[in-house]
Amino acid sequence: MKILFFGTPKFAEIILDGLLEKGFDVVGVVCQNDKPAGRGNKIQTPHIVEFAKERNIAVCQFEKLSLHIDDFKKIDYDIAVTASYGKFLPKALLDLHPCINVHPSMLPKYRGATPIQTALLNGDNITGVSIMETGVGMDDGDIFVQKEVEILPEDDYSTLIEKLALVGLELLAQTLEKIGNGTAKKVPQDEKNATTVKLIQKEDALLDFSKSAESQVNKVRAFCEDPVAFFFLGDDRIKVYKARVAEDFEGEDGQVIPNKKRFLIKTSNGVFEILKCQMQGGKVLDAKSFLNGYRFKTLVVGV
RNA sequence: CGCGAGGUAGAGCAGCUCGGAAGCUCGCCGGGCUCAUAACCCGGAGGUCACAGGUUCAAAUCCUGUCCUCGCAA
Repeated sequence: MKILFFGTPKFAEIILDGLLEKGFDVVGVVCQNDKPAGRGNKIQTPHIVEFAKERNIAVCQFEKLSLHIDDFKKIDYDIAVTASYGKFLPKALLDLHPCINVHPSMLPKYRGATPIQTALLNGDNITGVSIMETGVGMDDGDIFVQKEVEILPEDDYSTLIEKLALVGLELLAQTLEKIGNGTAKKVPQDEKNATTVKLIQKEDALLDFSKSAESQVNKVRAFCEDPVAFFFLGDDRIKVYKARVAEDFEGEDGQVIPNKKRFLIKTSNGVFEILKCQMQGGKVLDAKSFLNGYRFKTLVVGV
């Protein structure tokens, strides 16, 4: 069975890697265009392009898929697999061959682009992965199979995406085999219980210590790769990569609790402890190193 | 040429404006105190001040170029 793979970011790459590992015949990878990004606005190529080329897999990058239906007609494939491709697939393309999607949530819960972050933000203990038909709507296709995955307190976006991708890979492999031998079954989603996640804005990552410590730790966990939770201390913008809820300390809400060894901030409910953070222009540091060199000009957290 | 910050002991920083013997907080090694400690006290090792030129009697500090790291914006 010849597979055409659609996907761009890390989640997609892990799945692609696994498919190849399992010996599936991936005839090509379709991903988003190169874009100017980062310092100096240099053109950035998606990492998966490099990955695919190293393995001699053809790569297509199209700005608008709907303009390239004829190109897809020329590609010899039996089924398309999508994983975090990032854009809707036009009906004309879906009509060419069957298409299935890997989605990191227990659909119909958390349809949309940010299911993993949303689960972490909400402090969920359970999430999951679903394999379903790719439709023209947003993550609303019939489901072949899904499986729950536990979210541990120490999980963050980095660890969870890895877990979900690996589980997704297994489910995907099973589903592809069933489709291959004609035993695949699918059931429609329960529209009544459908929820949609919202896109992440940069301002969502601003920490708010008038909220509970736990909720802000969840923010750190959800955004640890991007856009990274942050707050202001005077003029300094500090990004927080890792944090936890600490035992209680005396202190004023929204202020840093003076402590030589630990970076603690009192919230309205609980103490927020920073374990890994970064100043503008600086490296990512563990709290101890940060405190060794940082000179506090204020203990009051800005907004 | 999008805007900006920075490269100083193993780590994190100060010193640079106004050139003139390398400092702070940790870590490490040794010793002391303590029932005890992430506590405290004493002592010690460890640095071509990113690299290359230039100015100067003298450069971490001023000038020029190179390399590297990072923040913002998109």
